[in-house]
Amino acid sequence: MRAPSEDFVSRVLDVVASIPSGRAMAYGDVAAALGSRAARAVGTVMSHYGSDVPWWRVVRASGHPAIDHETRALQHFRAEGTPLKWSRDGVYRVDLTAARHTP
DNA sequence: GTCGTGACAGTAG
DNA sequence: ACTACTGCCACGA
Repeated sequence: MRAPSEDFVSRVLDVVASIPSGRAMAYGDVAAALGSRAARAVGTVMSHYGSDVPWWRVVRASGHPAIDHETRALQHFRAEGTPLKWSRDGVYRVDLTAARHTP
């Protein structure tokens, strides 16, 4: 059993780092994996510490990537073969129906 | 100990 | 499809 004394940050990074290539998780799913509903806290932590984890594999419940990082995430999704759903306006979103990773 | 902020989620119009 | 409002939790000042 992992010492529950671990910082919230360490746990978030651990979950994100455990997402396999070609898969994705919603912020709420990551929080749920930690036993919390702090989806917002996960995003806040990611913005400061996510630089060392595959943050692009963490998307919103709607399938949209992290705000202001859509183009950056797209490069990785295309390279990893992550299931994407495209709209007619060139707007894309991750197909969580197929890419959702559950621990 | 209180307030404000945030890479969110869900519901309603 | 969109915006608006509310609810949740963690962190810094």
